[in-house]
Amino acid sequence: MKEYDHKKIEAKWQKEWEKKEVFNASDFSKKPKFYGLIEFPYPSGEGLHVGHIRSNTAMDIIARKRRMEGFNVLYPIGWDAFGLPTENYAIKTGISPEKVTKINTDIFRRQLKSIGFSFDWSREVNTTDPKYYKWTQWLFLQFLKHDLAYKAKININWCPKDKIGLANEEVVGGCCERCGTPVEKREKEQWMLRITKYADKLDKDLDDVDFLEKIKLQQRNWIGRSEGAEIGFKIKSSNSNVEDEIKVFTTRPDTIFGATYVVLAPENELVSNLKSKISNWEEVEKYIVKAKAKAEIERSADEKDPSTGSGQAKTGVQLKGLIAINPANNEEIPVFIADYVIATYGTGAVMAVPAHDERDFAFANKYNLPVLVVVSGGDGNSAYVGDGKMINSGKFDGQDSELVKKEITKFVGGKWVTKYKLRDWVFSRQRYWGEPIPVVHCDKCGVVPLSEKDLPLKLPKIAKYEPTNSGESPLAGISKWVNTKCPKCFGKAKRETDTMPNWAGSSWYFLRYCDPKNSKKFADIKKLKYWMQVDWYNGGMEHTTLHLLYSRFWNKFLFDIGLVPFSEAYKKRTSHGMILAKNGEKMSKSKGNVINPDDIVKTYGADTLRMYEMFMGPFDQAIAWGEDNIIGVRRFIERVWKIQNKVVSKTVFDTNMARTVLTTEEYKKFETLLHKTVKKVSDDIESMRFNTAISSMMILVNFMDKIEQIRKSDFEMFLKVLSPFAPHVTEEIWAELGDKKILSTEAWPKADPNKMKETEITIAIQINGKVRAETFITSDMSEADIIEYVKRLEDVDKWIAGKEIRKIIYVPLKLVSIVV
RNA sequence: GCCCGGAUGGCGGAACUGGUAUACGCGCACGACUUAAAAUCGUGUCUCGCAAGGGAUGUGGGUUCGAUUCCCACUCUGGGCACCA
Repeated sequence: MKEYDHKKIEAKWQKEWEKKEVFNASDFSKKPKFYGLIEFPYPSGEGLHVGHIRSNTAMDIIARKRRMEGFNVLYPIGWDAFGLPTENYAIKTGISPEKVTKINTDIFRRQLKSIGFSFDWSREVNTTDPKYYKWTQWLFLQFLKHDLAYKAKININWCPKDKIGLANEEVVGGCCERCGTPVEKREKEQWMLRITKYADKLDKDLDDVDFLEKIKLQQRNWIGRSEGAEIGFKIKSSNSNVEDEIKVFTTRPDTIFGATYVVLAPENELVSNLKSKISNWEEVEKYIVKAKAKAEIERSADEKDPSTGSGQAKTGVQLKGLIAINPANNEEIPVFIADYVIATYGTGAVMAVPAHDERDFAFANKYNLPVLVVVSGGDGNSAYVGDGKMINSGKFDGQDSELVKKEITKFVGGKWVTKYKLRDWVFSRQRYWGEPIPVVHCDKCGVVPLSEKDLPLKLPKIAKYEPTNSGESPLAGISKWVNTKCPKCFGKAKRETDTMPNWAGSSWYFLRYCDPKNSKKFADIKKLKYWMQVDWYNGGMEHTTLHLLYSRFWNKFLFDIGLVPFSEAYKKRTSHGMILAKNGEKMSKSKGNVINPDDIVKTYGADTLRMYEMFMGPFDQAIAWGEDNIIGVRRFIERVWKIQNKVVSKTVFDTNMARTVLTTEEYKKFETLLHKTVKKVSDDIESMRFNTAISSMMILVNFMDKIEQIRKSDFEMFLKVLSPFAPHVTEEIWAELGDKKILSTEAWPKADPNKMKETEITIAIQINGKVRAETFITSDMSEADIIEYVKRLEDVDKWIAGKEIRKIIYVPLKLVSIVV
């Protein structure tokens, strides 16, 4: 018998598939199309991660199944290659990011090919290729044209020692990741994309897509749509009669009679506007400076209150000299600033109702502010946030709190409004390794976009990749590149030196895959019409609120201006669990716990690695890497390899083979199991339960192991369902059995329901909820027959003899439960 | 602090709508083959008990003829976070 030589077999079929272009998608084919997508990898210096293999194999199995089901499948791959690690590596080593990217993508490509993924390599894209980013720049100009891109002053993280802006990721515990210096906030003008304009659509259209519920929930929470009231609180001050007003936003206007103070965010403009009327300005200013210095994450992460050991330690300062008027009851109440109120949400000010809001309650306790209950139902010891009958609320007393919200808003002269948590997207970076933003600044004409014929605006070659001391990108130092002519008036102008974030290229790559080589357009609309939407997109949960939302936003915008055919980019979205290192930590180069898949491919083979990663646990759950179980999958594949020697053609097949008692009846049992397995594998792939699909195939193989002969057609049926998991070895056996055509293009088998029926079924018998016996029944017995039969069984009789039967429950084909 | 998951043998895990808990795999033990070992194959493997039977799905309650599954409270653990008023 031929040895199972995975190295030879895998290399052979990878070459064969490539030569025959088995996996190339064909535009406009008459077959139904299927577009399966995985998040394209960032080609890091660490090489392919075992986590990539897990998620890519999952979609590969689906893509391969769809192909066998007769679909024209697009399963593309590319490189999301702009980004910080490559740039930081360039700063450290002086090697150009371009070169580093080339080296890394070469490694990734080789590794991915060695696993046997059925990617259409002819459509490979790379976000750092000028032919690609020409269109990223062009798309940015469309945003600019439609007033969805604008400049605004934004606080950024600033390292005063390195004199550069830092990404959130580079801030560790409030300090610069590299030098440990405490990070400051600095105002900088940034390009913004107006994603908030799409907040409503991005939220509502989730109703119509097939995303996992937890993904929808997370996006909804992120967008944070909420309806509430905007209400003005008049301000009185001791040294002025001019009327100012604090606008607050609240979802609980029904509690307004219980508002005993008002709180502004420290950054709220009104605070400085009212400076002249605030008697303790020095104290207030100190607090503002302190609050601004705190990282947002620190402001949001609560510390335990040392006095109570629980709850929230809130800080704030009263704005002395100011008095607000509660419009519901005309009570005079104090005004505070506190950093638990944030400037960017709502109106940057809240009315505080300590009796019915936990944060207000904690704050009121700390500063000894009155707590006035206006909705009954609480116990008085904590904030009651539920609904109930209203009290202490004037003419609203006795009404249901949840029903009067709009009416009470009207009563105090407020407006009913919708607010979103979502903020506009900061779209510029002061970095080198990103798409240059294609505009110039002209003294006469202002911001002038480049024209399409000037795209791509290529990154110039430079010697040093560090940002400049002024916080500008290194591009600012290339005067030859910066100084240019205004495309409008041809006068002197300067180029924008900011680049785009790494999210830019990934916001539309799924569109480029439909038409990756087009030099006239970002993608041809006819091809987009054929391939879009993405039928199934699998990715990590960590991309739910940024990449996934951003790309939905881009697609919606492009739909609105008529450039893409669907408003939603993705029909279906699922997510995978992360693979962690043995100890449960994340794998990373710095921890030295990264697993190199090359070694496993060499020792066990790609088929074993693929199957092992699918078998190790539930696909949607995180799992710690361990190699103890790999051997089990390898043994399984070797067993399948050996079984090919028992395969005989139909005419020679003998159901009465002496050694194995494969009588007609026994064969029927096998046939039933085979068809059940085919059904289970088919179903499990659709619900991404790859681990149980594999275990059911193992059960079938264990059965086949014990039989002397296998009918060829039966074995082939099994090979087909195994092939998406272990494509190389199945392809080889398929050829060994004398089949000329490639297995990957064969038709997916259908399980025959008639052959899955079992004639004899084991049922359990419970007495008072405990299993006491089991017995066989045949499928033609009626319920009454079964119950009578069961009652007469010896094992049952000893439990029920002489007792009164109170109840008998029959669960079809499962059990009989007798209560005595 | 908030939100979303998870907790089942020695280990990874299975049990799909409440219906025989521990499938499948690893490991381990014993046996066969072998001069021997590896590989392979076979048998066994939650726990207490001689048995009848009892106890086990993180902990404590509840609903039910019946709960890994549903409800309440809690512990531990993974992930996310923008105190969202």
